[in-house]
Amino acid sequence: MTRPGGRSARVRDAVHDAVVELLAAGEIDAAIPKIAERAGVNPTSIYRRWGSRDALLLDAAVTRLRSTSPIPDTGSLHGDLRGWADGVERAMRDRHGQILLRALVATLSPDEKPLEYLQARGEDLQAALDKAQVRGEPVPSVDEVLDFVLAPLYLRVLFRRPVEPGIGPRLVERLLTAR
Amino acid sequence: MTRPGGRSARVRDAVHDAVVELLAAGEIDAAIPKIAERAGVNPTSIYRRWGSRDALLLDAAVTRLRSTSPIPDTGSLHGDLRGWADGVERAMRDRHGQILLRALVATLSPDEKPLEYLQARGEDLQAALDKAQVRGEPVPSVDEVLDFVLAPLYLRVLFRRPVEPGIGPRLVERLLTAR
DNA sequence: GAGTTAAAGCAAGCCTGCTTGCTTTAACGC
DNA sequence: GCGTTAAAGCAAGCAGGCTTGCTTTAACTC
Repeated sequence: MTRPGGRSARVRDAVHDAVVELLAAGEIDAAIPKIAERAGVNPTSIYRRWGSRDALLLDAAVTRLRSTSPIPDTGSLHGDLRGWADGVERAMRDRHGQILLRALVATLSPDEKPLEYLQARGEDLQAALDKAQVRGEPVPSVDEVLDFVLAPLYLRVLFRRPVEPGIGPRLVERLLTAR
Repeated sequence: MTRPGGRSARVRDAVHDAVVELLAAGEIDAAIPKIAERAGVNPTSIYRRWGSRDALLLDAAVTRLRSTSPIPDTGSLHGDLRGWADGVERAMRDRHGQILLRALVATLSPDEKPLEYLQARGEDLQAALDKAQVRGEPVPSVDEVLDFVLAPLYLRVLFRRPVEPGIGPRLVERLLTAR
C-alpha cells in the first residue's frame, strides 16, 4: 500500500525545493547526492523513489507547473484567455517558472509518450473554448491558441529573449481579432 | 596558433557525428567516454577540446543547424519566407533536426549571454525584411516572424506534437494576411 | 624536406555517483 | 495504543567518468 502523507510528503517537497533552488542557483547539473544534501535527505531515498535525475526533474517541473496559471471563468472567451495568458506571462517572467519550463523541456526525451500534463492543459483549454462555442462566440482551435499564444511565450524563455510586460494578453488579442 | 585543417577537422566531424548518432539512437545521456568510443577518438581529446558534455552538445547542435534552412532570395517577401519556413518545417520533421533543436534548447543555460547563432539567424531575417521594405511591400517585424512562424514549429517538436505537412508555409500565409 | 608545435593519444589514479543488503523510522489500519 | 509494513536511512563496494603528466602524431612554416 502506498503512503502519501506525513514523512513521504515532507521528503518529496524538500527534494522538489532543493531541485528548484539548485537550478535557480546555477547548479544546473547538480547530481542526486548534491540534491539530497540540500534537501537534508538520504541520497538512497531519491534513487529508490525517482530512479534517475531526469525523472526527478520532470516530476518536480510537472508538479510545480501544475499549480500555476489556471484558466479563469470570466463569462467571455476574451476574458478567460486574457486571464490565462496573463498568468502564463507572469510565470514566464518569474525565474522559477523559467527554470521549471526549461527543466520540463530538457527532460522530455523524443520518443516517449506524450505527457499527461500537457494533455491535461490542452483539455482545460478545450473546455474554455467549448463554453464560448455554446455562447455563440467565434472560437479558435486549441492548436491555434497553442501556436499563437503559448508558443511565443515559451520560446522567449527557452531562447532567452525578453518577455515584455503585457505580451500575453496582447497575443490573445491578436489571435481573436485576426482573420 | 590554431590548426583547423586535417586531423583536427576530422576529429571534430567524427565527434559531432557520434553525438548525433547516439542521441538519435536513444542514448540521450551517453557520456563523453561513450561518445569518444563511437567516434573512434580518445576521450582525452574531447575533454581537452570541449571541456564538458554540454559544451560539446551545444557546439554540435549549432554547427549542424547553421547549415540548414537558409533564407532564399525569390524577389518577394512571401516567397522568401515561404521558402525558409518550408526548410524549417522539413528540418523539424527530420529526426536529426529534432534532436539538434532539443540539444540546443537543453544545453542553453538560463544565465548566459544570448547565442550568437540565434542572433545571426535574426539578422538574416531582418535582411530579408529590409529588402521587402525597400520594394515597398508591407513587412512584419522580426519578432512577429519568430512569434508566429518559428515558435509554433519549434514548440511542436519540443512538446512532441506532430508537425503537419505544409504547416510552415501556412503559418507564413497567416502572418502576412492577418491584421 | 626539415623543424616546430598544436593537437591527439596513452596510462594511471582519483573522485564521486550509483547500487544493494540491511536496519530503523513512522504512517496507516484496526 | 499496537502491529504491520511502506518508506527513509545507513554503510560498504563497485563502476566508470574525469583529470593530468607525459608521449606521439601530423599540420603548418620556411
